[in-house]
Amino acid sequence: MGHYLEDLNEQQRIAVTHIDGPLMIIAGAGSGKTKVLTSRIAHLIASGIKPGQILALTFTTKAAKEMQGRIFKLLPPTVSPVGLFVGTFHSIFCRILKVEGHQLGYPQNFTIYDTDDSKQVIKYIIKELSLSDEEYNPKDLYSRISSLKNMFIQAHDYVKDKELTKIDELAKRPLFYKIYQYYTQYCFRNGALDFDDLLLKTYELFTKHPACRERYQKQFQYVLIDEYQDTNKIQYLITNLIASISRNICVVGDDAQSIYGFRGATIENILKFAKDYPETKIVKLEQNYRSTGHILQTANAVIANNQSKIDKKLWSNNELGDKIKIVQASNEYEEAKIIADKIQEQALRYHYGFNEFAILYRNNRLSRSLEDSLRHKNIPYKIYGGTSFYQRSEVKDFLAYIKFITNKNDVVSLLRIINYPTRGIGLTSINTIQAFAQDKQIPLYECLKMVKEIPDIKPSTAVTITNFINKIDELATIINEVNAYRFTIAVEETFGIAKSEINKIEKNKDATRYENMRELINSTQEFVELRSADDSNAVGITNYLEEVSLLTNEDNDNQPKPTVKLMTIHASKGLEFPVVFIVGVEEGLLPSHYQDSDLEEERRLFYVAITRSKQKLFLSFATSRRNYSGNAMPTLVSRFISEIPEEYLDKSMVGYASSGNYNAPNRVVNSPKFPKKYEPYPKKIETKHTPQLINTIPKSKPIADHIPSPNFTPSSPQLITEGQKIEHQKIGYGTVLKIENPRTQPIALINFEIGGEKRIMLQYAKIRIVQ
DNA sequence: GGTACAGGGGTTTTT
DNA sequence: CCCCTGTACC
Repeated sequence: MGHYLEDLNEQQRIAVTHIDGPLMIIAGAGSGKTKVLTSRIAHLIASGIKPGQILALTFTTKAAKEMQGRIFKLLPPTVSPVGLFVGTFHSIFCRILKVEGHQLGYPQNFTIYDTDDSKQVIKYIIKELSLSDEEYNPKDLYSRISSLKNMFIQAHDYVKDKELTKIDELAKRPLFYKIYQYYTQYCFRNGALDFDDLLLKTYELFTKHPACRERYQKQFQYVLIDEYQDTNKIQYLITNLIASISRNICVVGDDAQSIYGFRGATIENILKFAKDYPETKIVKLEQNYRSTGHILQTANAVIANNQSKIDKKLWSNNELGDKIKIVQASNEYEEAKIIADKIQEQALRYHYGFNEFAILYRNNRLSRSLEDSLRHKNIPYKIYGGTSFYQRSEVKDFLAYIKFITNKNDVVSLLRIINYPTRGIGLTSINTIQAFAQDKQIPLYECLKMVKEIPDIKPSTAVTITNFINKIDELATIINEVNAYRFTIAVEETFGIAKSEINKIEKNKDATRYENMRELINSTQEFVELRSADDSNAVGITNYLEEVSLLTNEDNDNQPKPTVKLMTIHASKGLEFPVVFIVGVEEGLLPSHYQDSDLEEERRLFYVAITRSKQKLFLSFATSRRNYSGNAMPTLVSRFISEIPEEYLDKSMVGYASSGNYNAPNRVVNSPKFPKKYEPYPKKIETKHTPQLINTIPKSKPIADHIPSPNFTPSSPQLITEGQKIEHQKIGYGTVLKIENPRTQPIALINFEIGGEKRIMLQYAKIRIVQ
């Protein structure tokens, strides 16, 4: 025991060994924050505190998992961390509400609505109130409701507050109060909680039921909160409530890295912590172990321009290292090309692996040109972000079945599946039944059960609906009898959801919907296997749902291939890379000119981006960039660059472009007279046949009259990899561009010489590897 | 009920 | 420019 104290610096050791009383750790970028947090938990346990008395809260599942893993490693094998509460705010409070929610009138099997579901609810309400969705825009309404909830202003409080209602009157939505009320009722009646409710209702539970609150106050003697600068008001309220008796609350954060103000995080929480707890011990972790001197000094110089901050200065024993390279390009394609060239050069000259590079941008749109240039140079890359697996519509379609069977009050899921796959229950019938339900004040599901008694419903439709409901009810009886995988299989066998997608593949040549559904089924199997390995009995579909509803990230990060990583600056927080490129460092982009974005937050964003880098940092900008309408517009270099002292900068690549080394692929593009867009880089064409020949053949027409070569013997699907030349028995020659879903049901994206790109399911196709 | 095309709108993102 | 939504039509 105690080995975890050995490689800590003085400040880190103070933080780790502090046991009782409030503690605030101001942890600069790269100062060993997670190490301190996990070591402190290990230390608490080693000091005799029971794991079950410790509550550690994070924002992301990723952070929670990492913490769990690291704590486990720190503990001696004789000590078990079982019972330790490490998780996201949402998952921990979800668990509490599963047990205690009945006191607020929620069923034990409540459904969790994600952002899409919530917006759907709002859409229904707008329709019901016959409002126009121009003035009452669902997206805006959702974010308004969400931010109110995050400030702990519920519908009944909102109505009473003149200042708040005035805001919405001025925003030309005087009926907002009604929407908020209806929304609250709708969710409640559906037995559903949205993401914000998981926090809000936990707080309400604790304020309304003192006995319940006291139990948790007693249980959680030690509360730890990661990324405290990102907490919003409701999170602040709950954690303070839980810790108000023990006063053993430890928060870790860095005000300089607060970049989520736009979604309700308030930097105030960290700034006023010491006022809330006058006896707070404050520890500042200022030694940076990550970056070289120039990078660190640059970061310090930039952040010094912010007014509101906690005083601290990062320092390091690391060498000064390279200066920060400023790259100027004339447009985004040139910028992308320079970066791709630099990556290649750095990789060759300094033996960096491709996984040691990251390209960061403010805005997802900027990834496009980078993607093109990397592909052009055959540099492997992966773009992080975008819609995650569980948000895909087909996955949600499938999950809606499971959600509805679990909770039959969930109208959102019901309406999603009632005619999917199409079974002849059209909009007219649905509207009639809904009107009936509304009129008679009977839950929609009950109406479906008595559909025969509803006037204006055709007998044949009634039969279809009854069949549907019977199948649902039948499945509901086995929910707790079988594991998640068996249950999912049963749902698929009953309704043929994924199966219904197979027919569409032929038509659309797009198997992704089917694929993702298969993947979902596989994931339930994985879930069961994983949990069984942990000796857990929680392998049912409700357990699976709970996990999946709160897990929106695809953390399939175990990439076999080293890749350059492309992501937004927001997504890069908490990560580090040897070589970092920050692109689009221009006015309007970084800092963003969007509406009322906060300049100091933009600067913190730039600060976060800089401090991701360990050894080399490139800041690039283009003097002209295309806007949404495709027109090249002149740009200005970001003011943030001028905040960096000249002596840290290497400007040898400024004006580099105009020296003629980097010609844009097409210079005519600036002219608006050429509406037809150029291809950034010509697509590679395999030249076995002459291009002319290809051009004479209509592209869309499927070519099935290829005569296989005399030595045609199909290769095993496992042997087919990216980049190979292959011969398809029916389609002909082509190059494998990509293998999708290599683990489950591999599909190859093949660029055929005749017929172009096609997706081929390898397990069925007869394909011979040519080379 | 599914497709095809017009029109609109378009930061950052976790749960 | 690109993607998503809604509507008109088959």
